[in-house]
Amino acid sequence: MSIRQSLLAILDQGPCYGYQLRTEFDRRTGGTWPLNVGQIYQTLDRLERDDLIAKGEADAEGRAYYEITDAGHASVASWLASPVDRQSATRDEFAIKLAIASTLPGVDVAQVLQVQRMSTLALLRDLTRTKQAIDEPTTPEDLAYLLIVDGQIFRLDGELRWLDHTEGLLARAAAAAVKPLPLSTETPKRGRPFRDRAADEASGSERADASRAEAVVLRP
Amino acid sequence: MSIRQSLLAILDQGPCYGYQLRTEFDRRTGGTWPLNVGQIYQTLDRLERDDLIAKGEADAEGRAYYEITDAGHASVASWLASPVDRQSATRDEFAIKLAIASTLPGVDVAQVLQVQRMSTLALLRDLTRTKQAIDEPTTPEDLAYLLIVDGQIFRLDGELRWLDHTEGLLARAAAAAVKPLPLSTETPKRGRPFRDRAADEASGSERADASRAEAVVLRP
DNA sequence: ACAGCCATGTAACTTGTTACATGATTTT
DNA sequence: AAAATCATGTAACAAGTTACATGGCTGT
Repeated sequence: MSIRQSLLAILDQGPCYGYQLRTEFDRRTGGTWPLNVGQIYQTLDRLERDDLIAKGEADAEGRAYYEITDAGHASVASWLASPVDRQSATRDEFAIKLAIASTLPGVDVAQVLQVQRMSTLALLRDLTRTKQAIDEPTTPEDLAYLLIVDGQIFRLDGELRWLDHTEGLLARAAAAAVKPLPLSTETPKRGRPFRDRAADEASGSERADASRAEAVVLRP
Repeated sequence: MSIRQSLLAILDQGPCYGYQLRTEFDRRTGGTWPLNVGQIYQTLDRLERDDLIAKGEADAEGRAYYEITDAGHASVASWLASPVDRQSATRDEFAIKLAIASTLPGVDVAQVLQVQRMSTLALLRDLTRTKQAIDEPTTPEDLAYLLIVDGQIFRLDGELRWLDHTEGLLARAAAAAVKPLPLSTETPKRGRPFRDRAADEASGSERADASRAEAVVLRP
C-alpha cells in the first residue's frame, strides 16, 4: 500500500514516466527497498484504473508520462494527513512466532530468542556503521536516507529490549510452572451456544477473552 | 508467511481439522490477529500441495483431519531454528512515508510526525491498560498473549522515541537549509554508461550510493 | 421456526515478487 | 560485435482479505 501511495505522492510533484519513478523512489529512500521495475508498471496500471492518474502521450523518445488527477491529488493529501494504521497492518512476524513457540511442547524458547537476538544484533551493528557515514546530512537525499536508517535502528533497539525483557519473563513463567499448551482435547459443541443471562450480567463485560480482544483490536 | 508456518507448527503437535486450527491459533495469540476461516482452508491446500501435510479421512462428524509429513516436521524445526528476516521482510510503512514526505515540497513534515505520534500514543495507552490485566500470567494462553502485548508495547515505544528524535533532526536540517527534492530535471543518458577508469580508481568503492545500499541491504 | 455456532469450501480481489521478453541507444 | 543501460511491458505466482454458499446441529 505504501509503495502505491509513495509513487502517487511523487507524481503529485509533476508528470513522470515509469522508469523515472523507480529512480525517484530509490533516491528518496536511499535504495533501502529496491523497487522492481515491473512492479511500477503494474502499480501505474492500477492507479490509472482507479482514476488517480492519467496516461499522457509518449514523447519522442518513447517515454509514457503519467499525470496525477484531482482525485489523485486528494488521495495524496489524505494520506499525508492520516496516521499509518498500526493495528491491523502491523503483524510482526517474530511476535507471532514467539507466541506460537511459547505454547509448543518440546521447544526451547530461550534458544529461539537467542537466535533472533544474534540476527538482530548483527543488523543493528551494520546499521550503526552505516549511520556514521551520514550523521550530518547536507542533501535531501541523505536526510531521507538517514530517517530510514534511524527508524530501523530505533525499531531494532526496541526489539532487543523486548527480547531481554521476554527472556526474564519466560524464566519467571517457567519457575511458576506455566506449561505449554497441548491441543485442546474437547471437541466443541455444535449448535447455538447456551446463554446464562444471570451469569452474563454478573461478569458483565469483564470476561477475559472478550475484553482482551476489544482492548487490542479496538474496533470503533 | 508466518501464518502458514504457525499453522504448520500447530499441526506438528498432532492432526487437526481446519476449524480447529483457527481456534488453536486464536488461543495462542490472544485473538490479536483474528484469522479468517476461509484463509485457513486455502493455506491448508497450499501446505498439502507442497507435501508438508497430508489430508486424512473425515471422521463421523465430517471433520477433515490433516496430518504433518516428515518434510513438514523438518520445516517446522528449521523455522524455529532460524531468525526472522528483518532485512527484506520489514518494510515499515511509516518509514517509507516519512522519507518520501521529507523530500516533497510544500509538505509539513512536523505535522505528519505529530499525527503519527497521536495515533501511536493512543494505541500505546490502550495496550498498557490491557497489559495490567494479565501482568502475572498463570495459564499458557495468558503468557502467549502477554508476549504479544509486550512486543507491541516495546515496538510502539521505540517508534515514539524515533519520532521525537526525528523531530529534532528535521528541525536541525531545516536550520541547515536542507531543501526538499524536486523531480530530477536531467533525462538520463541511454546506452552503455561511460566508465572513467581513472576516476573509478580514485574514488574506489567509496562512492556514497554504492556503499550505502550494500551496507543496509547486505547481500551476501 | 429461527438464531447462531460448527464446519467446509469457493470466488474474486489486492498488493507484492520474480522472471522473462522486447527493442532502442550508446560506449567499449 | 558485445555489453550495459534505458524503457515498457507481460506472465505466473504467493500471501492475504472479504464475501458468500452450503449444510448440520442445538438451544431459545
